[in-house]
Amino acid sequence: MKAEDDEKEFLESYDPSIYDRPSVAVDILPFTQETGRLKIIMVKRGKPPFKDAWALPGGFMRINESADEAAMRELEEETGMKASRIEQLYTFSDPGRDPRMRVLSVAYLCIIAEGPISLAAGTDASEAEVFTVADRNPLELISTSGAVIHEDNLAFDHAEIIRTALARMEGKAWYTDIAFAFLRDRESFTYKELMYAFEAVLGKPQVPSNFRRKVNGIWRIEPTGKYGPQSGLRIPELFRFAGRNEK
Amino acid sequence: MKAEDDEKEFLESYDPSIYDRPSVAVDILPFTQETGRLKIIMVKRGKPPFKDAWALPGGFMRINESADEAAMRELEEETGMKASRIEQLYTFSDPGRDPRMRVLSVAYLCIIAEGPISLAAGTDASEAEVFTVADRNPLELISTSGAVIHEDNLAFDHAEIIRTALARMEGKAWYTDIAFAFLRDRESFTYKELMYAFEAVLGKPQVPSNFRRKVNGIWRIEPTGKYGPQSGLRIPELFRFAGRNEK
DNA sequence: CGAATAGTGTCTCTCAGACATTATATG
DNA sequence: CATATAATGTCTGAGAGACACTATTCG
Repeated sequence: MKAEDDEKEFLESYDPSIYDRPSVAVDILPFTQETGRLKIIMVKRGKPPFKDAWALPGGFMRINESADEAAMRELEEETGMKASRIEQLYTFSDPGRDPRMRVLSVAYLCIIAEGPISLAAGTDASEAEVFTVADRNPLELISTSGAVIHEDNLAFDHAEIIRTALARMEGKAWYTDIAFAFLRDRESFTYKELMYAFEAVLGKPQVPSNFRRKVNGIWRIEPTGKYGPQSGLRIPELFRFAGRNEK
Repeated sequence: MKAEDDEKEFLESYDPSIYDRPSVAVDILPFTQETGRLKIIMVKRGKPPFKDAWALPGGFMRINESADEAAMRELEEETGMKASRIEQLYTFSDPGRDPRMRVLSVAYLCIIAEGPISLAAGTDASEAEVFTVADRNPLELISTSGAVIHEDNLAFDHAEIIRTALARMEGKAWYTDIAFAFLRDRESFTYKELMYAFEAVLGKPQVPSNFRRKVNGIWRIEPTGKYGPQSGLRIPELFRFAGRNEK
């Protein structure tokens, strides 16, 4: 990143053995959503350390790809899903966070659009599972079978990473279009579906009228002229995301 | 960070040559402040690429230190200054951002408390200089000698990194105590000095009465009972930072 | 018409921004 | 008492939260 004198310093202070550079990995936080409830996909560890504990998907960065590319690749390799949006979260670099070796890890927040979740078979994904985020502080996850996972039972420092991600998402909910990434289709959605997406991000229920007013104050939500499937009785209007309001 | 299968994958996809792991560096953004004007310390490059251009200080991470520790060490080595606060900003990983080699760089926002700036001699610091942030978009820096540096003339992608840092600082101004890190002394300051710190962070002038009201609504600013040096005629009261208001 | 979901309107309180006023020190 | 800085007070408009009301569809 900088001067040659850094390179000089580098050559002086490093032994040219491979073990003198940290490995670089990416940790993936794959979030999705269903009727306002936030979900996260995790994988079960097959070997020590933390054997049988649930962990974030992830893997090592390759030499010719960026961290963003590594995150997208690992997400698909380990879960079979594609993200509608990824965002770098934080880099964890504490020596000793992995007891086996020196690993520096770049964490990525990934959002998977609502839809059928089919964790690909035949790969590591056979170990993957979707959890509902039931509580945020302390963290509490619930598996599809109903089992409750407390944050103390997650591998490594992954509970802390997840809490960091949740805080970041909440903070960005109204200032970025992050919640829209949870929508099945940005070109066609009802206000109720949009409200579900925001509720998943914010972690608390919204009041429909106030929600509508606030969203309309920030973003352009254009009517498509079409009408959605009646989940109840009155048929809801379908809208399209059209960017931020000019202020 | 994760499963042994990742390690297996690591062993499969990596050639055990040292060049197959990226080097890991830290980039430092050392900010300070004077009468509401934000300043940044940069170093002049002595060799290509970008010879003679101004760049952020930084250097390679050592194998037994965290990125935070590397940031603090490099700041002191290259500028002779100590930060009152550091905060990880973003990790830049694009292959090819450094034309010489594969370098992954973790950028750190560092805040140096207001006070005498003595860039240490005898080290790389002889090349360091303080710039005033005159404009933020596009970025424009002014050296002590009055020379104007446009963002296009900075080395590497450092202009983008600085703009990212400025946006982050502004965003955190009211939600964290980041502005207080610019104070010479958290235990004794006037409201005017505090306002200068916030003006440096926010990049625009504040109205004293409104500023006081807003600050008091968020933080506990306790009177010390002492009175500061009269910069003008009436003698200002001195205050102490006492944390966030319980809400 | 009753019930269930979709969508609109209204009231109040808080707070940011603009600006006016009072207080304290000095020559 | 004129002046310069420090500190407080007042007015207004925008927006968030709570909640009541209207609209559409079905049996």
